[in-house]
Amino acid sequence: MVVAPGGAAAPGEGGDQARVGEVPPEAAARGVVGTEKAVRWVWDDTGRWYPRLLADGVRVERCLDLRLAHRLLRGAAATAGSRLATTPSGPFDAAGAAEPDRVESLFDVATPQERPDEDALLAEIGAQDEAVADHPRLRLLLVAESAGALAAAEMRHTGLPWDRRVHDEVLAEQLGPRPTGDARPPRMAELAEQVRTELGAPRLNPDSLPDVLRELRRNGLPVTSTSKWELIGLDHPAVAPLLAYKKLSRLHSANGWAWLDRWVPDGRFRPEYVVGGVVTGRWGSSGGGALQLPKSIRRAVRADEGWCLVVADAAQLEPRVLAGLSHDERMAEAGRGRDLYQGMVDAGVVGSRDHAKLGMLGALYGGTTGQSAAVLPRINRAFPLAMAHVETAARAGERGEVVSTLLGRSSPLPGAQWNQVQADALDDEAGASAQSRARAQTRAWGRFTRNFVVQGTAAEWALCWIAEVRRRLWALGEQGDAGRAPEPFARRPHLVYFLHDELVIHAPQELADEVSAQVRDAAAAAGRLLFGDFPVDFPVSLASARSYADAKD
DNA sequence: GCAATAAGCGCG
DNA sequence: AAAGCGCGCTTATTGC
Repeated sequence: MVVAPGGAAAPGEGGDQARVGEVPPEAAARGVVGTEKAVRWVWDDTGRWYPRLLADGVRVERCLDLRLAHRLLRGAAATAGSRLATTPSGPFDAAGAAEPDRVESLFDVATPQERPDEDALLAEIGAQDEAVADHPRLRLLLVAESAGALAAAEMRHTGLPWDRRVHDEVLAEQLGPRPTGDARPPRMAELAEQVRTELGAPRLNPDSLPDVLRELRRNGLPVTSTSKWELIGLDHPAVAPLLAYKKLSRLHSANGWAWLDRWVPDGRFRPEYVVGGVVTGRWGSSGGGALQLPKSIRRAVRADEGWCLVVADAAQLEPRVLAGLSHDERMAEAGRGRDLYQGMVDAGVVGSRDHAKLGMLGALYGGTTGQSAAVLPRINRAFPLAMAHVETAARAGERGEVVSTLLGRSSPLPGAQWNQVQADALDDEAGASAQSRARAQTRAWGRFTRNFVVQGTAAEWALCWIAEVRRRLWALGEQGDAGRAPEPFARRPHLVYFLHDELVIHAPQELADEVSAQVRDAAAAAGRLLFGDFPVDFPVSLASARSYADAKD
């Protein structure tokens, strides 16, 4: 029995009684944690406790995050009738600790987060246990999500190794030298001037969308917005510099010098991952745009001296997940031991890899137009089970019903406004516009639920993958005393980045091959965990290099 | 003068 | 050529 500081004791695998108590971090650091394999720490919020433990050099092997679990179970169709889901909202419905160490200011309007006391913790454990008693897959989801929370905290703790000098080089190459103050970087200033000249608008601010649109139209260009796709292909000398300006402007504002100073002060980028932050169960992020790092600056992600980055990408994850979900053996076969899209070409489903990809995305997203829709009938014929699966989800959504992922995360119900629009369309007085609005909205929700089951189950696969990788990496480093406080990861390979279907591991150079093998095996293990004996492959593309960009391409 | 919103674009 | 899903972030503009 081990207790979390201010949290609850773990109900051991053997079903011991849970107990609550306090363990000062120093005691934990002396070896309470991580040495007893069977221990699962149970606490209200990983983001609240784990950063402090990590700071004290303590690595936690397993946990149950009651807040994450609570939210999942409250929303899951399978546990809708449980005591947990039907009682009024309590402390576990509060938002997580966004900034665990933040000092609450006197002027905070929001009420301070309500902390569950010991009785509440025990009651919550009991209620959750009761809710999932007959739902082993939900139980798996809870521990997978909790493992994800541990990984997220650890990645923030160690940070993504970032070379400020390389980042500055990339910026200087594209934007010119860093300007002083608020001035536009040289290259942007030149392009702005070109745009003004070509449009005959000497005072135009290219950052003002309405002004740019007005000047484009004044020059006879038939555009309705200033978006890239409307501009591409227009025959006018202002278009090229304008597009170039927008590109640089994006880089400068989103990942320029200001970003670098703010988010990478010390050679490590430490984003906050928001586990389960997306409705589908994907992770979100907060601060620094961690999940939108443009490819052009990934050169700056560089391993320490003597270390490398192992970059792993789950190939065609979502189609493979759909094959597993729907038990579509022909689809699984197309992806066995090869690129799934190429497999579709080989099987004669489509004529080219591009068509395969386009059509598959249309199937997953509910595309109804263009080339994507044109390919759909062929996919429908080749993989009827897969298509039926997403179609069923879409129809359920159109009826306003809930759909669920493989492990049991459920989609939200459409909001009050959705119902209102539907009701309005049924009114005797309803006009054609009200009806078409309702129809469009119906289809939109169907596209959402269609994608939900696939994206959500893919997120579950990824959680299992990351949990398994995390476990194996730790085991890899077990020789010697490398894992002792004060810095558990200083001499071990460790996760540093996660992007939906992609992992980056910072590893000692000599372990690169071993790490790669473990990551690959972990993907296979995740597949078995979700889909059992159903023969669907989850191949991983792997590369190691000093820089993220080099490993990717 | 400040907060909310929209447009646009980066990622999967 | 984007479209069809899910996000976060910045800037300018709109609304109060």
